[in-house]
Formats: sequence, C-alpha cells, structure tokens
Amino acid sequence: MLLGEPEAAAAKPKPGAAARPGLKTLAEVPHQYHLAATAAERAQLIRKLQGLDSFCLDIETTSLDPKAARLVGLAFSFAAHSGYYVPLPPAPRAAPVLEEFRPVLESERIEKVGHNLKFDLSVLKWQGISVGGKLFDTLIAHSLLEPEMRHGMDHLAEVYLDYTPIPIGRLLGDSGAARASLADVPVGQVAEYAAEDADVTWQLRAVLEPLLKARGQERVFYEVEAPLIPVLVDMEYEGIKVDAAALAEFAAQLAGEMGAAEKAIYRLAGTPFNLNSPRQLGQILFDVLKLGAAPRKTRTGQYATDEQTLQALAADHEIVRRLLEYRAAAKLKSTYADALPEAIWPGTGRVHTTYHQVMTATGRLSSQNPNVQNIPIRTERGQEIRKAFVPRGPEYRLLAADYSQIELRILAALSRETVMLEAFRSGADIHTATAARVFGIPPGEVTPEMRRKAKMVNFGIAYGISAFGLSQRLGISRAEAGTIIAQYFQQFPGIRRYRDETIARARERGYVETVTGRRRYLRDIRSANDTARAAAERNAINAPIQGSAADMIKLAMVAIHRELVRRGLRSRMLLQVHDELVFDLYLPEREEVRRLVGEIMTTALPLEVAMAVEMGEGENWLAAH
DNA sequence: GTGAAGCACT
DNA sequence: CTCTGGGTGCTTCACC
Repeated sequence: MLLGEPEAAAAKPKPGAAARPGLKTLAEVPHQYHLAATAAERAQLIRKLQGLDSFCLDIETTSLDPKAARLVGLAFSFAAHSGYYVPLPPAPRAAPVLEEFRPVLESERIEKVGHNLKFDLSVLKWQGISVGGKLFDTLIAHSLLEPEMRHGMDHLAEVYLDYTPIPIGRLLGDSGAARASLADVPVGQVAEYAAEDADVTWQLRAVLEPLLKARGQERVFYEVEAPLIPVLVDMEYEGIKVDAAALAEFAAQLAGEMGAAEKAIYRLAGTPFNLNSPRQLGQILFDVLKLGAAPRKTRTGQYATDEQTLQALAADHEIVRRLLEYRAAAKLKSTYADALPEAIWPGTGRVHTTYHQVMTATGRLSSQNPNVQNIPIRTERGQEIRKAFVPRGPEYRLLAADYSQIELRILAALSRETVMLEAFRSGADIHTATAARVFGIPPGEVTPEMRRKAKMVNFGIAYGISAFGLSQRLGISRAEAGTIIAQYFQQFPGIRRYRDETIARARERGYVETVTGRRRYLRDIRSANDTARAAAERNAINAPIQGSAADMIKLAMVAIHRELVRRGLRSRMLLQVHDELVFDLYLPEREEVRRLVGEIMTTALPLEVAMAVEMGEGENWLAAH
C-alpha cells in the first residue's frame, strides 16, 4: 500500500511543523513510503530486503528503555525518498510477525544502517533477535566528525539535507506528562514518521561516509566504534548480579552512623540545621562557630565546605570530624547502598547499565542508570559496596582484567621517550625508576616518599601538570614542585618534546587526534585569555593519551567479544571501567578465558611499548582485584 | 526543570 | 600577581 501522495506545497503548516525558511518538509518532496501491513506485503518486502547488501533500520517503540519497550513497528529504507513501515500488533501477536523478519535482521551478510543503532539492537535483543551484519550508525559517525555539534537526526537532516523531518511532538504532543504513546497514534501517521526517519537516515549515511574518509576517521569508525555497538548491546543485556540483601544491611548500618553523627553535630553546633545543605553548613561553621582564619569561598560567594577544606580544619574541631563522617556515610548510602538495589531489573534480578559510546570529549565510554564506573574502591567502607557485585551463579566467579599503567605506557609510546620506553621494557617499577631519575639517585635508594612524589608527577604529566597543582596534591611548596617538574623534563626530554610538538600542532590545526583518528577540537588553543589557553593546552596533551587508551580497550572489547562468541563460551564480558574489564567467568573455561583476555588486551592496539594486564578473580568484584 | 556544590571512579 | 590536572554521573539543595 502506498502512503499519502505529496500534499500541495501551499498546505497550511500543521502545529509542530518546522517554520524554518528554506528547509523542505515531506509535503514538498516527492517520496514513496509504503505500508506493509498484510502478510503478503511483508513477504514481498522481506524478499526485497533479502536481495540487498545494506538497508536502513529504524524501530518504533513505546519506551526509550529497551528493557521495558514494546515494539510498535519496523521501518526500512534502502533508497532515497523511499521507505517501508511494518506495523506490529500488540503482544503476543507481534512475535510471529517479528519472526518473519528474523532472517534479514540476523543476516551477517546484510549491513544495517541506523541512527543510534545500539537502541534498536537492544530492543530487538530483549525480543530475542540478535541483529547481525556490519553496522553504519549515523549518530556515531557524526559524533566523530563533529563532536561539538548536536547529533539528533532532525538536526542532521536540516544541516546536511536541507530538510525538516516530522517532529515526534506532532504525533505524541509536546508536554512531558501527558505525552501519548506511539502505540496509541494512528498507524498511518506512525508510518509516515517512521518511514521518513529511515529514509533520512539512509540519505545521511551517503553524506557522512565520504566525510569520514576525508578526515582520516575510517579506522576509528569502522574498526573501533561500529563493531563496538553489538558488544555494548550484549554487555548491557547481560547486566551484573548485585546482592541487594547485603546492600540493605549495609544501608541500615550507615543510617545508624549518620544518625549518631547528626546528633553530635547538632549538639556541637548548638542548633539543628540541614546537614546536606552546603550553604547552611558554611554559615554554621564560619559565621556562627567562626572556625578557621580566612574561610575560602566558592565562585558564587558561598563558603567552600568541600572535603579538602574540611580536612584542614578536622584536627582542631570535633564538629568537622563528625561532618566528614556524616558526609562519607551519606554519600555511600544514597548513591550506592540505596540506589543500586533499586536499579535491579525485576525480570532478570540484575543491574543493566547503559553505556554511552561517544558522549565524552576523549572517546571514553560513560555509564549511567546506574553508573557502574564510579563504584567505590578506595575506602574500607566503600569496599562494602563493591563486595555486593557478585557472579551470576555457583559455577562462576568474577574476573577483573586491568591494564597496568595504560596512560603512562601510551605516553611513552606517543612521545617515543627512550628512557621511559626502556624502563617499561625492563619491567622496572615505573614510579621508582622515575624517582631515581628525578632525584638523581640509584633506584635502590628511592624512599617511599620519593616514590609517592614521582607517582604523582607521572600521573600529572599526562594531564598537563602545573607546579601549583602538584604542590597541592603532594602538600609541598610550589618551589619544590617546580624543581621536581623541571628535573622530570630534563630527565625525560622526549616528553617535553612531545608536549611542545603536540601543542604546536594543535595550534596549527585546531585539533588533536588519537592513534585511530579520533579528534578533539580545541577552540581556545589560540585564545588570548591565558587561563583558557592553558586549559586547552592541557587538553591537547591529555586527549591523545586518554583517547588512545580508550581506543585500545574498545578494540580489545570487540576482539574479546568476537572470540567468546566464536568459541561458544559461557563466560560473559559485563563491565568496562576505562582501563578494566569485568567478566562473569564460567569456571570450566577459566584457563581458556584468562589466556584469551590477557592475550587480546595486550595486543589489541600494537604500540612501541608492551602493554601489561593484571588479572584477578573472586566471589565478588572487590575480591577480583 | 536547571545550575551549583560536592564526591564517587579512572 | 593570578590561575591552577584530564574525563565522567548521581544526589542534594536552592531557585525558577
């Protein structure tokens, strides 16, 4: 069935239609959108799809959460200004219709094009369909091409196609609460909207593909980001088991401690107040109790009450010590002990995070709902949270595989700094070796204090350190910090050269890039504002290092996932925390999985420096370290 | 709903 | 003399 012919160009714009001049809409552009609602129409469409090397896929659902989403329909396009929409009946009658499309969706031969394919693939995965074939994602392509711009499909259509798609608001209404579900919109309207989205995405691909080539970003797109999509789909789908009972018990303990601290604080303050309000707290500490000599203020004029400020006062004032106790307990309780059990999906009893693949400036992943990349590890109490992440069953353990010194090794490789490369080659402790150089003594005479300083310098260098920053973190004078940094650059001349050359190149081109071609644009690199320019220069140094580390672990994830699937293993990759991968390890596969994870992580992105990986396993995430 | 402050991780 | 390490997400307060 052919959908509505183009309306007269003079037609009155409907509410929600774009009023932007010079941009075309569906009404003015000839198009052939088809509704495939009957079994015969679907069969004909599927025969067409079977004969293709590539098609665009766009699904319509009732929810933006793949776990909760019900499928409303499937849209396809494989030629500009042409598209198909397949409405799906409500469950359970949707299943047999979806089943008709399984062969084309799961086909490894047919490439799938889409905008934010991770969502479409996730929804289909929860419906039992594992989409196969190469992927071209226009959201990811554009994020790599123009990281600073917006990446919404409607926006891209306007910029690259001079076209305004039907806004979803026209179908669902604009206000948040009363917003309708796509399931309740007449099928004809959904069909036009969905077929248009698939059509637009198909057209966008044709525009973006040559741009990737022109900017030298084919490697990062085709080898890193596109193959990573189905890997993240599977990791999110797997989730991880969290011991809710243990967290509830810990939460109760924390509540007790918070109550005791609260009582003590009110007594010492002479009055109750809202402990969670930095403003009220600042007034009590600095106006009422007059602690400290010259209270620091934040840039909005409030008293600073951050941990560093409070630590400086803690030795002299019990109320401050109790406040720090309260803060630590409150953070653990609200952010982790209370929140994680609520994040457990009832259908699986597991926690399913969402990874964002290209949201960060450097190429790292981010994780949300819940964030599994900031689970505590540093403090003893925080470790209780990590203990609650457990293997899926009795025949399993958690396996954690960490890159050792990934950023420092990458810095050594990018800078070709011979002394540092040799230190890594020899297997020496890198911070001790650094301390020996910086302080001009044999490695055997390096004290723990000297090593601590060298370690902080090593971390700081990758971030574009300043003497002030180092002095703050080490609790030493600015002069001493300056001397250490000067010594460092003298002993590692390659790193100074790398820093200078990277900043110079960034100034010429306006961007820096990673080994695979991931770019970070630095608009302030030529700024006359010293502070802004200094920040851009730090980013110029850091972005290739942090970004290449992200490239490396993403490549490793793709290869590990491929190998787990190819070998039919039951172990599963679950989490990524920037330089660490966490697995449900099926114990009969123990040796095989440890070997392949270690081998792939160390070789995924060959550089002039060897990579080292540390592995541990245990009955929980803490024990796996 | 939005921005700030604070803090968890790497 | 001034500013002052990269990258995230979540919770809470305070205000719109």
